Amino acid sequence: MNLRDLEYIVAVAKTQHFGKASQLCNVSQPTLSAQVKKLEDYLGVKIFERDNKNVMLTEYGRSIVAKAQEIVDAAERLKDTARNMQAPEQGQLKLGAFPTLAPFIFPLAVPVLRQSFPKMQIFLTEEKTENLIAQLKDGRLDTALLALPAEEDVFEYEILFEEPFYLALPPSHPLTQMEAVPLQMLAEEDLLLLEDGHCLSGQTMEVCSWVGAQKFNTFRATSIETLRQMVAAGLGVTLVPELAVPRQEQNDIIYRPLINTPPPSRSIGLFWRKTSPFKTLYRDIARQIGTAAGNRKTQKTLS
Amino acid sequence: MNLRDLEYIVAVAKTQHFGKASQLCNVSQPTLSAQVKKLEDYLGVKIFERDNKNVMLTEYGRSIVAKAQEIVDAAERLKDTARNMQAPEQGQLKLGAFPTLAPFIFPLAVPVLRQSFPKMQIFLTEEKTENLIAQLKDGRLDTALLALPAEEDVFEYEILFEEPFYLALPPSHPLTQMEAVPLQMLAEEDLLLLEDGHCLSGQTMEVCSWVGAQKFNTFRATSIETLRQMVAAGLGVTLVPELAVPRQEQNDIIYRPLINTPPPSRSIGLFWRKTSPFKTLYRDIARQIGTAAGNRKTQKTLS
DNA sequence: AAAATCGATAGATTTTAACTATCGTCTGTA
DNA sequence: TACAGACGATAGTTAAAATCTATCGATTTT
Repeated sequence: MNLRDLEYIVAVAKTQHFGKASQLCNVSQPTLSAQVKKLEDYLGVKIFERDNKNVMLTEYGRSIVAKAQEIVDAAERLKDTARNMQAPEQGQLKLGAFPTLAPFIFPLAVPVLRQSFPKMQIFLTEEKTENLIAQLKDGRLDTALLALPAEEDVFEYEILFEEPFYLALPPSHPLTQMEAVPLQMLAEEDLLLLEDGHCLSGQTMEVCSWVGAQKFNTFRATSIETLRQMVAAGLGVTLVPELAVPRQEQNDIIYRPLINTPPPSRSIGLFWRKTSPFKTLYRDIARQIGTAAGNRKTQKTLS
Repeated sequence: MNLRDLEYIVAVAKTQHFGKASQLCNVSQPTLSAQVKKLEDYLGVKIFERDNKNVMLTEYGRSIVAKAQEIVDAAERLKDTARNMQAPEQGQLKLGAFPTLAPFIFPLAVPVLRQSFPKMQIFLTEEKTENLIAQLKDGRLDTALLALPAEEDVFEYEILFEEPFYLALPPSHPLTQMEAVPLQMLAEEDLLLLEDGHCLSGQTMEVCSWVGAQKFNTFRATSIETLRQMVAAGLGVTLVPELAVPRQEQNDIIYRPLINTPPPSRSIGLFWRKTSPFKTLYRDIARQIGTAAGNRKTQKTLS
C-alpha cells in the first residue's frame, strides 16, 4: 500500500468514474484500474461496486476512502511544510482570524506582509475561534489571530496589541452627550450581543459582569454589521472593538470610549504550534501586524 | 514520496542509527540510506545530521518526522480497519472507559465478549472522558463507554444502563441507621469529591446541586479507592456509582441507596463514530455489556 | 443493428526499490 | 602511531512494480 494508491481511490470516489479519475491522477485508465484492484485485494475489501454504468462506493469503501483522504491530505501538508522550509519567507502562510476581527485586521495586515515578504503566498481564513484552534492543531492553518486567553499550553503566541472596546450608541441616546462613558453606566442599558460561539459575545458579557449589567437582549446578531444596524435602529447599545470603529464619525451611530479600571478591552495575539519550525518568521510577522494596527490607531488620534 | 519512505525516516529518528533502523524495517542498510537521501532530495530538506558517529534530527527534521509518524499511524489504522472488515467479529476491538467506570465494567464485559466473539482481540483503555472522546474521534479507539450526555452529534451510541449513586458512609455515621437516605439529607454533609476532569465529580456536584448541598471538601481525591479510604477514615461522605459498591457488606464503609425524584444516577452508553462501518457489531456488543451489568445487579438484589 | 461508453485484461517496457560487496572516515585501543 | 571496529555512503546488479498501448467484452444509446 502506498500513497499513490490512496490518491487513486480518493480520485475514483470523487469522480465516480475510472476514466476521469485517471486523468486527475495523470495516469492511464488501465493503470488506475489495476492499482485499485490490487489495493482491494491487499486490504481484502471491495471498495467500489462497479456496475457497468456506474461506480459506487461500498459501505466499507466509504470509510476507507475517508481515511485515505485524510492520509493524502496530511502527506500534502508535509510536502507544503518541506517546501516552506527551503525559504520560509517565500512559502505559504495560512493565517486565520475570528469573525469580529478578521474584516478589520486583514486589510491592515496584508499590505505590510506583502511588502515585507513579496514572494509569500498568503491564504486567509475567517472562522470562529473554536474552528481556528482545531485547524491550527491539525495543520490546516499555520498561524491564527486569537483573543487571549486561548490554549496557551498547546500553542506559542506573541501579543500584538490590546484592543479597547467602544460603546456604540444611536444618535438619540442620552449617553452621546458624554465624551467618554464610565462602564458602570451600562448597567441599565439594553445590550445587544452576537450569537453564541463568537468570542466577542463572551468578552462583552465578561466586561459587563464587572459592573453587574444583565439586561442582555434575547435576540442574537450574527455579525458586527448586523449589530450596528440594530443599534442604528435604536434597539439598544453594544460594545465594538476599536478596529471596528470607523475612522470618520458617522451620522447613524456614535462611538464613545469606555472608562474603567481595568479598561474594557481584549488582547489579540498571533498563535502557532509550539512544534512549528518557523517560529522566527512568525514572531517577525506578529510584530509587523502589531505595528500596522498601532499605526492605524495613531492616525486616528491625530485626525 | 511514499509510505515506506516515511516509515524509514520514522525508524531512523527512533533509533538514531541507520543500521538498527534498517533492521526494524526489514531492509538492508544501503537501501535505507538511499531512500532517506532520496526523500531528503525530493523534499529539499536535510532531515538528519549525520556526524560519523551520531545521527541527529535537524530542527526541520523533527517536525517532518512528527508529521510522517502521524501519516504512518493513520495508514496502519486504515489497514486495521480493513482487516476488521473481512470479519468484524474476528478482528480487533479497541474499547475505552473512564476511570470511575473502567475497573468495574471491564471485568463484567470481557468474559461475555470473549464468549460471544472468541476470536476477537480486545484492547482496553482507561482514560478520562476528554481523552476518550479525542481518541474515539481520531480512530485510536473504536468504541468508548461514556456517561451521558456526551457529544451525541459526532457519535452514535446505545445506552447500556442507568447506574444509581449510593451514599458511602463511615460506620459511625448517624445516617447508617437508615435503610435508604433521602437526597436532601446530604445538604449538611461533608462531601468528598474526585479531582477535576473526572466525570464522576461533575455528576456528583450536579446531583448535589439539586438539593443545595455545597459543603464540598477542598481536598480532591484521584480515584474511587482513595475516596473510600477517606470515607473509612471519617473525613466525610461521598457518592459512589452502583457498580463500585461491593456485593458483600464491608465493615469499614456502609453503602446506602439514595432516594429522590428523579433518582440520583448516571446513564452509561457505548459510543462509536457515526461513520463507523461496524455499527451492527457495536450495537450487539452494547446489548451484551448492558445485559452483563444487569445480571450483576440481579445477583446483588437476590443475595 | 451500429456506435459509443466504460472498466477489465494482455503483454511489453520502464522505473525503482532492493540486494551484495565495498569504500572512506572517524574512534577508540593497543 | 597503527590497527580494528563501527558506521554511513557508494557502486553495480537484480528483481519487482507500476505504467504504458492496444484490445476485449459487456452495456447503453442512437
